Amino acid sequence: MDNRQKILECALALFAERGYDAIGVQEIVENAGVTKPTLYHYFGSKRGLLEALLDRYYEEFDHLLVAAASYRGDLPLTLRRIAEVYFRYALDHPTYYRLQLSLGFAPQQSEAFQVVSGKNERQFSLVENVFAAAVRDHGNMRGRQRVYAMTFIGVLNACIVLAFNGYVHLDDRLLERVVHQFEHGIYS
Amino acid sequence: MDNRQKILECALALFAERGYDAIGVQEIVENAGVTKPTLYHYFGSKRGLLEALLDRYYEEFDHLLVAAASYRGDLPLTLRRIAEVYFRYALDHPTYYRLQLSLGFAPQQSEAFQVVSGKNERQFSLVENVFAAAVRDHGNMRGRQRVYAMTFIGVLNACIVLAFNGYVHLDDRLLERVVHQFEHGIYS
DNA sequence: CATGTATTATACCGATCGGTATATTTTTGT
DNA sequence: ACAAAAATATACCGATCGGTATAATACATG
Repeated sequence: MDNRQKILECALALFAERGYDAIGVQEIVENAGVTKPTLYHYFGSKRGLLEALLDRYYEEFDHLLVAAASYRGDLPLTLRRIAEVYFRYALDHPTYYRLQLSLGFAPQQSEAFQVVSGKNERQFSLVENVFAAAVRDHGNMRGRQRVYAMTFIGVLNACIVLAFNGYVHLDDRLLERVVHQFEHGIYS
Repeated sequence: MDNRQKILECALALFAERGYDAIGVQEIVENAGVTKPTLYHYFGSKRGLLEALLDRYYEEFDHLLVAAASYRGDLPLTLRRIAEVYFRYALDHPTYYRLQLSLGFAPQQSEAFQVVSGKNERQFSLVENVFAAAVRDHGNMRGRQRVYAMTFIGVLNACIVLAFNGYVHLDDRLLERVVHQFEHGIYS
């Protein structure tokens, strides 16, 4: 693997484990077995490194989410597909997903949040558009797309956090259960 | 107001705005109009300052949550009361709640997360116990307390984040709607 | 082989990091 | 009033921060 990749991987692991602000550039290059000028040659700055890191992983996630979030009249199916994307990505790239989660809730004026906020907004609007489209077929949902989208993502992330802490498994059973719960509530 | 309080208030504002790791002790004392030895006299360390900060605000939140989370056979009522506590606290202490939110999703090995993790777990178990107790009256909920508790908190925090970004108001209407949604799903 | 470009290392920059030794002021208890 | 204790300031510590000037190396292309 080339040095650029090594730096990205080490930075991902360290940022996800201890946080962007707590990790120094020196520690990244030591772990990657290179020196600082190499890092600055490829990424220009610590912020540029974070941007490259997020771009690389988010692109794939976004593609999957776009494909899953195409509403064609079957909301339960669409929600299941979206949940699949989230669960699958958290399973396949747990370190990255941990980082994305922590950055998504980082303070708004922090450098790390500013780097990730655009991606969060895009993610949110993709899900929101599903509910906005579904309103046409479910009249009594009108005007609630934002809350639906945000709470749906919140429910999925709640499951993912539980899974990261070893309390549940992100399998099909949980997915069906939690999407059903979101659609029909907790009593059935 | 005494210097101890001034330091706590300035630290809260700065930590919530830009993050614990991104704020230096120097910036805190400058904002508070004191010097570093004063801060270290009262709090011993930067970490001690964060602990004192979280203790002070979480204690009140915990009291409210304990009172709200006493399940006595009426789950809809209990959930509404819990949601009221979250919404009220986010409204009354928005800066603190922003900080608590960001720390709750911070990387697990970060200093800030370690300081707050115990409070998060306690918060979670208070809500989990409600669902555990409700299982006796709602047989078909068995074995799902953890997911119910985590997703319920996730839904509430999703609303609070939406409110912080100006998309919704944390009023009684939203509270009723979102608790109803959690209980009965999105179609009714 | 020659030459330009991309890559990497050594050694350093000023600034800031969390924290403190020492001394002085302010407050408190008697 | 006076002594002890609490509170605060000045000035500093070594370490680390993000970043870079310079030079050497590797590499691709003619």
